[in-house]
Amino acid sequence: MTSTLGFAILAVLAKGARTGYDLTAAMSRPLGYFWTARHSQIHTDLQKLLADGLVRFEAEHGPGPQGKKVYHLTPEGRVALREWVTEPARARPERDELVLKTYASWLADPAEVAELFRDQLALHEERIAEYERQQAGFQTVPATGEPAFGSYATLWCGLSYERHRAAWCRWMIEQLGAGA
Amino acid sequence: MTSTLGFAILAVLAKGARTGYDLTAAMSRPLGYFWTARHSQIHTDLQKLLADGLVRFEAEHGPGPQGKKVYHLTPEGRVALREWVTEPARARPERDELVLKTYASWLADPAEVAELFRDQLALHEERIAEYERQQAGFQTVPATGEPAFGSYATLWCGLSYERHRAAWCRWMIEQLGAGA
DNA sequence: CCGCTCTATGTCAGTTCTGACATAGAGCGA
DNA sequence: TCGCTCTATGTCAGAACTGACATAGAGCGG
Repeated sequence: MTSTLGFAILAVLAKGARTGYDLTAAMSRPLGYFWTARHSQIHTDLQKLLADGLVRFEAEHGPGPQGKKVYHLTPEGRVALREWVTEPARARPERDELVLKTYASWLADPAEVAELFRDQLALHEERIAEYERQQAGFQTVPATGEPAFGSYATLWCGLSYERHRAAWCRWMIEQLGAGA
Repeated sequence: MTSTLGFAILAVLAKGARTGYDLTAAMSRPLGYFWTARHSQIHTDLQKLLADGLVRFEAEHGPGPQGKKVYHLTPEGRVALREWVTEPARARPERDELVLKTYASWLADPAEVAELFRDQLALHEERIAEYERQQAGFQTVPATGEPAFGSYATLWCGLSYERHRAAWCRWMIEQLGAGA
């Protein structure tokens, strides 16, 4: 009964032991172009994974009232994760606020909507530059069995997504300008 | 304090009066490549919108124990929707199960992962064909002030998204085949 | 040594959403 | 007329998630 966030946590831990804090950082971006979560949710789910025996932790001395807990996968956790990977996934994200706004954009002033899309375009262009820098950091495409393959493949997807999105923003700005 | 789903409902109602059932159909796909919801959630939110005076309904005779309720926007609802449209949106969907699976795919058998992506690719190709048919139904690009502009613009985005996604699937299949 | 930021843990109320359950008329075909 | 599907409404328990609150050591600069 592990939630999807639970598997996200397992997926990050599969690359190495981490604290809840590290997991939060990994999943709030910049590396997390796939799933995000706040630390409150991560802590909740870590407790569940712990109860299910999919992760364990070593207590270390550290800051805060409770010290530091370095979590790692158990063999059971690794098996559960591997089995989940090849189960069919929900095809596409079901919620996209900008697309929803676009759907209702005929109601608003085109100039204001264009402004919204110019802001979005700038964000996408920033991300494209950042992802291209990250991609350049890989000398070659990692082999499919290496942990780096997962990072490279999601980066490829993220970059492709940002380019598609940027192209859409440009098209929208053009349409909104032409109609004015 | 209207939720995003509330605005999704307003956006659909802005094109014409509908029952909760119709709204559910519109938002479960095929037209809803932007936001989805189950009818239970839609009914909950309709009650909220009603309490806030953003929608009203006319009771009609119809099936079921409560008859039929045809909802329509109030002027206040229209204003609320128009104001919301140009407020900045969350840039990108934060959750994508397939990308998460990809991130962990180095753990699994490449042949099985390739299978997963072949299934996904088939879905995307189906949708591309469907969206292209829908796009062909528009003789010209609607003007920005017409309700159809919203539909056309989201369709453009959906089509572009499906193409990006299909390209990614093909790249993944190629990688997974080469590594075997 | 004071204050700041970063690391690090955790709780909790309230919101959003899902999946299952429940009810029942309308229209159609066998 | 029986049963099926479609239309149409609603409730509710529980899962998932957010945002705010709470605590406190570690390391740094002034």
